[in-house]
Amino acid sequence: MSILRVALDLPLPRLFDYRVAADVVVGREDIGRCVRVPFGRGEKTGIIVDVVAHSQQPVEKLKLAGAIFRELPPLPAEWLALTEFCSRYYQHPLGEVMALALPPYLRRGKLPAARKEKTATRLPAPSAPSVPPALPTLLPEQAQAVATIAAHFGRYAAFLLHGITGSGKTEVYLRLIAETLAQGKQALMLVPEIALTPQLEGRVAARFPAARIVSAHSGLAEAARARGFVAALEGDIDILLGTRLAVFAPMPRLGLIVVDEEHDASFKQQEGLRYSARDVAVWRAHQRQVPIVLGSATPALESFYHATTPGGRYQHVELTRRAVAEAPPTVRCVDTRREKLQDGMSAALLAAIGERLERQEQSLVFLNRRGYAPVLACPACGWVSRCRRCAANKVVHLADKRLRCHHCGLETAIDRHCPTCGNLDIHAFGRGTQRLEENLATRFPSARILRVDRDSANTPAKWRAVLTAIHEGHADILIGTQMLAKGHDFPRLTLVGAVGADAALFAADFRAPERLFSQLMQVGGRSGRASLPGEVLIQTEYPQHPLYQALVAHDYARFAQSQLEERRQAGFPPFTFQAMLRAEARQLDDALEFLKQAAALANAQLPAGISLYDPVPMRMYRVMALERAQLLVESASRPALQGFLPQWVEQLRALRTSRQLRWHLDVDPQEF
DNA sequence: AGCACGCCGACT
DNA sequence: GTCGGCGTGCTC
Repeated sequence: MSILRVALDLPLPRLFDYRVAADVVVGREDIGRCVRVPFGRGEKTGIIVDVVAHSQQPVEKLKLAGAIFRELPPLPAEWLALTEFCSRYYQHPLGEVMALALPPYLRRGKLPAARKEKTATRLPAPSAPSVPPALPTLLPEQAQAVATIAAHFGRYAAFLLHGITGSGKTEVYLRLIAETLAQGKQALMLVPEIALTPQLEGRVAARFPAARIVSAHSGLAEAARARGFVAALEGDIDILLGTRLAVFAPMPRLGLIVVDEEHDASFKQQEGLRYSARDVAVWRAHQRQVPIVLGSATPALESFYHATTPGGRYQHVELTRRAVAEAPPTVRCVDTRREKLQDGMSAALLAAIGERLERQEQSLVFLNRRGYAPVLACPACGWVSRCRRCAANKVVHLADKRLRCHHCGLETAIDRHCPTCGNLDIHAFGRGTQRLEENLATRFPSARILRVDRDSANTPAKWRAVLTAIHEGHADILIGTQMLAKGHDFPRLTLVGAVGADAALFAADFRAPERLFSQLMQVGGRSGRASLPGEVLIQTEYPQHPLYQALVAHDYARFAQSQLEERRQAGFPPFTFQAMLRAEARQLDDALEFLKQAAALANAQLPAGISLYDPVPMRMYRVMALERAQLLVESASRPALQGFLPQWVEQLRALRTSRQLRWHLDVDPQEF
């Protein structure tokens, strides 16, 4: 008799066994197929992960499985192994991992409509004679990088392609993809979760006109996502280009994985299954014995460490020359210690903007958002516009004259007078993007100012309009945050002024400097052309800080080494491995109490080499009226940590906690 | 997570 | 006298 072991989309860390009707034939070829099963009083769709002769459960307790979906090839064994790895590594129920990895259509056992069309297939462009596009000439370094990586085709090898801005990393990827396709293999390319995907897609499509290219990102309609997945499953695509979720797409002929901008925070999912698509991609490359290329101008410190340590996990491939004509921007610090700032801006920055206006060039004022939101405050009694649901202040939005909490979205009218003391003279403090815009408008009345933030570019259409406006020179001064930092070329932009950067130097999160460096490097890369050299001005009270000194010298390695030394001394990653247990409840004390119990359980039989910190409230200790606390677990040995977590999580699940209390484990947390 | 069962307050 | 609150327990 055959018994199906089925993974179901439930927050339970176990599988469910089902009997098969006597007249139904099932076999191991059904492993990886979806199956309809009765569950509770209803039905669910699950995935068959095994077909066995015996169950732990008494057979009479088993229910009868329903229809097996045989319209599609089963999910391959390596896909099951990949999701099983994620389930194990991130301590997350397998059924939930699989549900996340499948497009919603297939998860519900539905086939996408019109899959015969195969949207993946490009029509052969029949009237136009196929002229192979002229390939750009590779610099010797690029050619060397391609040769080094290509020499490892057909087996596992991990490369950090560390190339300065403009060094032509994408061209290296494209050459490697071309070789992959020439061998009849498939390429998987992961990109950050930003509006850039269409641009890259266009470039890839132009280079490989005959290839079947599918893109996979969250903006895609469900049916399209499902069709892409099905095409991948059937081996019907050559190149898959996608955001972090694409790491789970089945690729039967996988030959190469590329992770572009591998340092980007969006590769780590911050809810549910808290996986790092970059790390999962490395595991997958090893599983499939294919090379993986992690590319960045400012690698994650972990990656840099693995690539520069003798005998490390990655090979370091460097591109130190610019493939493009323009020179890198000049970076200077503006020392603001002795200066009285004018609306948060130094005389030097204002003068530099004035010069650009005269020359009809563009300037960008880059704000490090943290600490720069305009908060409504009363100077008489010290009242501020706090959110009643979150540990945050509501922010003044002048556009619609509202106060808004950026964490929970709570909105109120702008108070006319102080609710505490009645003072009428209350106003916005803090130089938010909107305040800055007003101030610049007063100072430069003829300048066309364009503010780019979540409000002004919150839809793809708005975002496109913003980019077009910048490109066509309809703006003289841009004000924006990281949104503007990534990958867009603005031909008339010659000045970037960074305001408020210092906040990151002393942030509670030890990764804040790393992110600041990468952001400033990226935003600086937006400025300058061959004929119009770019300039970056950083306003700071710490001009001698190693981070800024390294930026001035365009020296990532120097910055990385100094940061790594700090982390070595502090015992932070990559020298240790971490897992964060977080809890949330209506009362902070309940969350802390749970974490104390968790710590006690761990301490009762703590394996050697594992250490626990004290439970503490999170920095944002209240969000949406829920109070949150966290407990950090650390070890110098990843296997030791991985060995400890399963039994601990099992004990935690067994704790009879109130339903009001929610908790999760975040393995390799990125934010503190 | 759903969805049951199960024991205490204001209403047709 | 019932309808219904959400606290605990189970799901092959």
